[in-house]
Amino acid sequence: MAERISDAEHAVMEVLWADAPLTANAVAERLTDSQSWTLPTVKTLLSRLLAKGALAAETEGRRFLYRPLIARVDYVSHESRRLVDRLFGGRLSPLVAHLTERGALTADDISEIMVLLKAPVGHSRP
Amino acid sequence: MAERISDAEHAVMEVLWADAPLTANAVAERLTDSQSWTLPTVKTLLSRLLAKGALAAETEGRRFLYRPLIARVDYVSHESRRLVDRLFGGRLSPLVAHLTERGALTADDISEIMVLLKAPVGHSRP
DNA sequence: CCTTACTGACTACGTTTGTAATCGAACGGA
DNA sequence: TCCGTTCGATTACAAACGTAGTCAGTAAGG
Repeated sequence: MAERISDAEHAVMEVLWADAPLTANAVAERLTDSQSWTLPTVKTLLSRLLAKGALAAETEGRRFLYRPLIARVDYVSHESRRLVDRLFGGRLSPLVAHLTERGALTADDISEIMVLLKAPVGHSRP
Repeated sequence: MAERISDAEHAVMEVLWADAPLTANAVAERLTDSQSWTLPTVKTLLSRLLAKGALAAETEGRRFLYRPLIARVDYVSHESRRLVDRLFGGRLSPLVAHLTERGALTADDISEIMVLLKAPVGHSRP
């Protein structure tokens, strides 16, 4: 399995998940909106992600085109599970219970989730 | 606001959330089940948590009795929000959607959550 | 060709984290 | 009273992280 992706690295991954492949410069450009990193910083993060096997780089001329090697959905799954395991004993319902108690859910959230849960998770209907 | 609590520190907090106040030794004992830390390690973590203001220590004779200063529910809220913000744009429903898609929910989870969501919440949305 | 601008690589450095040894003070038993 | 045990405090140190500067190669333009 992949090594842990740090917060800063995650920001870089998000850019590449949104649009890949990209050069280091392109990544840095899209990051300056959210972060205030210099180009060298972004390049370091890209190198580390490359070393971790989270990215692949295909050389285009003199520069690199970076692209994610791990899917966002996998990363998200992994992180979600990590949190749920760590804080809620692996069960999702305590999370939802917690959020409802805390009033962190809007009415829209609730209806959306209800719809999702009614969707065919298990099939085989009579 | 509290400084960030690391993973190792979190394990210590869990012990104290389960049962407080405790001496350093008592904490270490309960941790050896899950972690394989030596006493000095646990003491370091306790000190750091103390420095971060996450714990209070009331001196009992020659030793300390540690107790949490931050509530577990607050920590959990904070961490949950952090994850949901970071990975799901602040919305919970995508998390649920994600988990259902991934088949990460048992039937029991689903019915429990349905019950929870039917409880009166009622909020306005942006 | 020769210079320049751009690119990845390498280096740097302070902080946080994980993990632990050691030290000095104090308490308790002999 | 003296010593060993027991605490917390101090110190240590490597790895990871956040952030960034410098270097060397090379493609492109003149």
